[in-house]
Amino acid sequence: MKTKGTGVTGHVTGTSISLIEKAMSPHDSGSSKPNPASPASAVEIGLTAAILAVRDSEPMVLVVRGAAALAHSDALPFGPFSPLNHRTLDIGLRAGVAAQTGLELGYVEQLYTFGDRGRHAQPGDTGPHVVSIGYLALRQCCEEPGERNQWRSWYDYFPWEDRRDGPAEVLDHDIIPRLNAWARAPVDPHGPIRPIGRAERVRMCFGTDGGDSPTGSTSGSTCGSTWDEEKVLERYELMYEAGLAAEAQRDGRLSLDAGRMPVGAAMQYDHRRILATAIGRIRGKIKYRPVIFELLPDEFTLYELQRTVEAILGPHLHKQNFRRLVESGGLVEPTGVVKAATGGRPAKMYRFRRDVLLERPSPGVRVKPGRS
Amino acid sequence: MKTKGTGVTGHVTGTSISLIEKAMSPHDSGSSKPNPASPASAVEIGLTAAILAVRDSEPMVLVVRGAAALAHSDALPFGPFSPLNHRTLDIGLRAGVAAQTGLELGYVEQLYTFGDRGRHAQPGDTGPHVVSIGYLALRQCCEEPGERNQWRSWYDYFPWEDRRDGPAEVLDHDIIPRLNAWARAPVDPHGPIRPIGRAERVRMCFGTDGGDSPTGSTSGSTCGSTWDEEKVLERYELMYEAGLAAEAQRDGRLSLDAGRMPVGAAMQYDHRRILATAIGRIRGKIKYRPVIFELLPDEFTLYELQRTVEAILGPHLHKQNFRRLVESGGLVEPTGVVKAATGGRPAKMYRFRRDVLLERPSPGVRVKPGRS
DNA sequence: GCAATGAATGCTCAGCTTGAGCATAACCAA
DNA sequence: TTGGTTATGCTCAAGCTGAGCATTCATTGC
Repeated sequence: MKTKGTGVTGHVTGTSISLIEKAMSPHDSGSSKPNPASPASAVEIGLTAAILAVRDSEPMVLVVRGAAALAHSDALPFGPFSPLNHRTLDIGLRAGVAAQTGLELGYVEQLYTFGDRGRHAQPGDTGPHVVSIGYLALRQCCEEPGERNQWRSWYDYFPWEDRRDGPAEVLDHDIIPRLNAWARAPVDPHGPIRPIGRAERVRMCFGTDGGDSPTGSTSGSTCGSTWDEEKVLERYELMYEAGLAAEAQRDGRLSLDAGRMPVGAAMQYDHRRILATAIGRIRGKIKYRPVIFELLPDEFTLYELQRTVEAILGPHLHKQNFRRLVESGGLVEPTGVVKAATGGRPAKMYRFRRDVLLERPSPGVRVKPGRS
Repeated sequence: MKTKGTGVTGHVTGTSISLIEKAMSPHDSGSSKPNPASPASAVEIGLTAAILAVRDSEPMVLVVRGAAALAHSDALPFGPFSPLNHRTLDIGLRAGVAAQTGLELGYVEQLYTFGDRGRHAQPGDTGPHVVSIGYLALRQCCEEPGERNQWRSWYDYFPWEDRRDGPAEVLDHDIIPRLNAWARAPVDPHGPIRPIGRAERVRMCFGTDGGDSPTGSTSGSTCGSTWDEEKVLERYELMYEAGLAAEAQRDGRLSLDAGRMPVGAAMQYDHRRILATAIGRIRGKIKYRPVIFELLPDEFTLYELQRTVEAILGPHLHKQNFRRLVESGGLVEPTGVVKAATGGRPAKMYRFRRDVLLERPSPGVRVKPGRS
């Protein structure tokens, strides 16, 4: 009744409150700590960074290639948080990434803290419970990282998110049918309460208008016009639940779809979930904060700016209107230089007006989807 | 150079990378855990809920009144996260709140994870490092909570955020002058690198156009028209740093302003910081998600809806345009009932169309400030 | 009972923004 | 030189927004 369908957290009822109940009252003892004697048990905090960049209009993420015996999939740079060594989470993250990849991060933003039991697992896992804090980091260029690190396209991990040439084929041919089959399957009555039906969730996440469901009225079979490019995490979570993500099988989830091929490259731990969060976040944020310039070189043409935005958001933008918005928005200023060798008329170079960060609202690149 | 002024995390350089460097590489051993033998040391995770409601057009938060000897200030409901008892953070939070207050939460949303050393302190503190995860919860009504729990107005803790009758007096009379004095004071050269000047931060957070600074050109002394109601956390953090928040003195921060009276009621631990995050979040979110209805009774008049929005956002809205937006937005539907005793013509009652949550974009209450 | 009051609600209108298309400019390659 | 390609300028209609005027309808004071 008070449940809300959107958002990451759902509505869960009936949690058993056990012996720790008393310990949870913070004022019981004279101690000023919330719970010195609590059974908080072994908790480890993992800091994980989704480091994003755009190279040649391709959105990239820095990954640590799977090397160990158990690790055939990639990971994001990460490390445990050690409060003895680092005063803040932010500092700990930067130090961990620097140690692991040699990169000094610039723009960093916390994304979300994941603590689900089982989602951080590896096969045969036992050990302390890991709560992982995901971060988004942006870089202007992708210099080659050393050793086991590598830049890979986002869309290797989320092929269904790539809509630069229209909806990805894998969506219609593979994902949507399998999700619809999952939505029609009987729900485990012992599972958590799902206030919103599976079919509804599929429709909301993927913009299908009923799909091949028998109750579908307008028999449009393919993805409609209601794809929300920011719902990256919601879509991934749905695929995880439905067993289309390899991580679901690794985590020991039974799935009706267990025998079929997973979609997209998997990652270790909960890193694909964190990457999905990062992509969703940046897709939303460039619309209202000027973060896109963290991904661009210091000087760029308006079309390069547009291409970068499109690499992140997906659909193509109306060129003339895009430059009108950007220029009138006061985010950029011409440098006076022109860049030849664009294949046509030379383009004026622009730079980001850093001082807009000191202005009040500090807007983003207002973008509206167009056609061309 | 790559620094960004906005956002919570700043740009910190020169962090020393010590002996844990090697341990941070996750693929060293055959173990699948990130770091079984790491010096991750004692970390405890605290779950803290800012439970918000609106009663009689007054925005309220549920607090645990200070009772213990050391605790003269209020706290938010909170408890440690115990992974042995709770499968997810969300479940742990709900259980902790239920144990402490008796409330079953409905809408819950994770806010941010704070891990700064020292910010969670109480006087004479020693103990494990606490990383606290803040949550936002919304409730439709404020039934009286038992015992030590109490609903209090947000603005008891953040009087400067109350702009329902124009900018708060305490801003002009107290806060802005003291912040400007702090901005002019020499900066500790041993402190962290501040890529953006104090005066700029004051101006950006509080919308002053120079204030009483000697470099101010347009000598407008009071808060200008550029108050961003979502920057609640930024403003509080600035006041904390400047020593206007009592917590800063409790945490052992030296401050030029130490002798003066703090502004607003303090809270224990980092709870005022979490509450600031919650207020900023909901102020932003009602604009693009229909969360406002989590705070309203099932049936309401359009003016009650407007009053609730205004209680959260502050400035008054143009009545006619507000109802035009709400009605045309399709978020509500009339129930057919009219409510008399409004002091004038009876008002039609409306209810939230819950099925808009199943529609694609699920918009918020689009609001633009008006005058009346 | 009557009039003033205070809300609720309906309607209009000018100005701005947005979506989209046409037209032109400037360089490259054949 | 002729296309081809990209950059860039300009126009226009439709819709949205901010703001004000006007009307309806209970309550309250006389």
